[in-house]
Amino acid sequence: MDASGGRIEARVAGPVSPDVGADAQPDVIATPPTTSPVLLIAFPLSPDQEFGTAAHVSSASVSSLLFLQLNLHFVSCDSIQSYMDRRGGAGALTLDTSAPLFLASSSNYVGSGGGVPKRKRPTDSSDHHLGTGAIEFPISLSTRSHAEMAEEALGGNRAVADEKKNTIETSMVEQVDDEDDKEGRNELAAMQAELARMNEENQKLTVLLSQVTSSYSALEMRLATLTRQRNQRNDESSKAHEVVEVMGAKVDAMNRDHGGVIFPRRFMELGPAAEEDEPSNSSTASPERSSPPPDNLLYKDDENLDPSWNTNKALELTPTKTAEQAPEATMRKARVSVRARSEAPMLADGCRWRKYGQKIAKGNPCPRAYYRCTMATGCPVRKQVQRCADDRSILITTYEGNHNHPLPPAAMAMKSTTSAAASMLLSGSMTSANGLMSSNFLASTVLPCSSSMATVSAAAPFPTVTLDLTQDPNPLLSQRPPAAQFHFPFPSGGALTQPRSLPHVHGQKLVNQSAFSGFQTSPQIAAAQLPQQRAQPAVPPSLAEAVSAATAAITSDPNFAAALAAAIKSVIGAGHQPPVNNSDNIL
DNA sequence: CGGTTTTGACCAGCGC
DNA sequence: GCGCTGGTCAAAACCG
Repeated sequence: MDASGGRIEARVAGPVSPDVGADAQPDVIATPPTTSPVLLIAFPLSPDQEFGTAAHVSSASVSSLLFLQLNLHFVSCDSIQSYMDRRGGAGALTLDTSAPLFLASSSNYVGSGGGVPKRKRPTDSSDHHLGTGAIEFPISLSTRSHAEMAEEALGGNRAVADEKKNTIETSMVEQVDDEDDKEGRNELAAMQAELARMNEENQKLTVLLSQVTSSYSALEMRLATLTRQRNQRNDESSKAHEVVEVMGAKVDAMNRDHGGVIFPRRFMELGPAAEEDEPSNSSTASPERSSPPPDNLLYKDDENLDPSWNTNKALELTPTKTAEQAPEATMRKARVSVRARSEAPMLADGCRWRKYGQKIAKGNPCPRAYYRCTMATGCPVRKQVQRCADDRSILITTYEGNHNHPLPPAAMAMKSTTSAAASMLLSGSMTSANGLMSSNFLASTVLPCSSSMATVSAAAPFPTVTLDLTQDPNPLLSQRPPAAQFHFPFPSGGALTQPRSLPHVHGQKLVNQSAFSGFQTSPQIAAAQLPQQRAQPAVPPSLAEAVSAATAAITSDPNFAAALAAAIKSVIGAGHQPPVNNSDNIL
């Protein structure tokens, strides 16, 4: 075995399921089935690397799932080898993937696989099982479960053990008559030791079988989930295409405004914010307090809600104390605040909320209400609702966290919007001038109908993006220079103005709620607003469609950042192809 | 009766 | 260390 390599090589002969072939990665080469199913695995790991029983690996690709079962060999190479000695034959299907996904990086191992202790990888001297340093194992990708295969291997081993046991017993009978034969005794002891070893090995295989069974079941469920997600994604691919076009138009416009300077690469390298919410966020009673997930999407009332917010926090972010220098946990938290005109006590955003607190915030006589999502137990999403101190008709709703449960369509629109805004903020939450432009661009991308309705702020402790639905989305406004459309109080960006001086145009009618289909006020309020909306110029269909498409795309892809990165990448083209490293293995 | 709201208490972070 | 503030908790009250 070449211990210096960095790849896993597996060769499999036998029936290959069409499903596997459909989902296989490009690095999987399948050939027609030939002999009995055999999987040949080579482990080019460095000698000091540890074997694990990677029952759980972060990657979720289908081919990866198949590979997960390769941990079978970790426990008992001897048994497999003895089995293979009797079975013979090797592979036709070649699976060749990069090692880091499975073995080279121990960080991929979430667990140790059900209690089986890790052990040091056998040295080259111990790799005598196969001349090539590889390990063979019977496998079938379609007709049999891994549990069945392990059962078969175990059964074969048992047969060998029984055979040897019979041999030992026969020898014992023969040797009883010659008690003085010391040589016979030695042989008997050796055979007994062999028998004990076989029994021990069988016990290991028994344990292995149970683990494989459970692992197989878990992976089966995972595969079903992935297949479902993939189908769902395909259904939305056409809509996502529209988003790409919208983004392309935005990029072109921005490039013109900025003298042809393309958007910075940093924007494409979506950071932790790119990781979308997962039910595995394992929401506890208050998860966001102890260790907020990287994608934690927070929100914060804007300056009108809490004057201390900007005066105390934003202004004190000096260029010497940049957001980069701030604690990482701080930058991981983003807050999305939505300003909408509503007389209702709370916007009907499609989710069920439970009020858990109310406070009178400083500088605002209107109480601030705290709500927690109750659509699922342990959902970490919370929101605050407070009326604007300057204009009581404006209801400021801010969202925090990511839902750990499916959302109704009405809630999905809002969730998509806030997620997009948070992704915009987090992916652009940097201190360089490029970073400011990134946020600017992202804001206009996420909300192409009215770039002036998005305000990005990195004010500590949480960066904030405010979506102002109270402004006139007149497309003419978007003809202003982008620098005048957005306010970026990033400390070192050189563009620090009065923090969070959102160009509110209070008293205007809410006409751009179409940007948030499903984000409605209460029915009575919506009815009350309807005549006003009719009196206003309608949102140009193209813009509304663009927003709708963006929302749909975001909704279809739980990892908005990845989708956004892919879209931007396709827009910018080959001449500007930043690496999108994080988007491939995230599901 | 279960879920929600109310409301005072409590806690942590931050600035002085 | 102290006070202020935002945010959360939890018991009691309320509601359908």
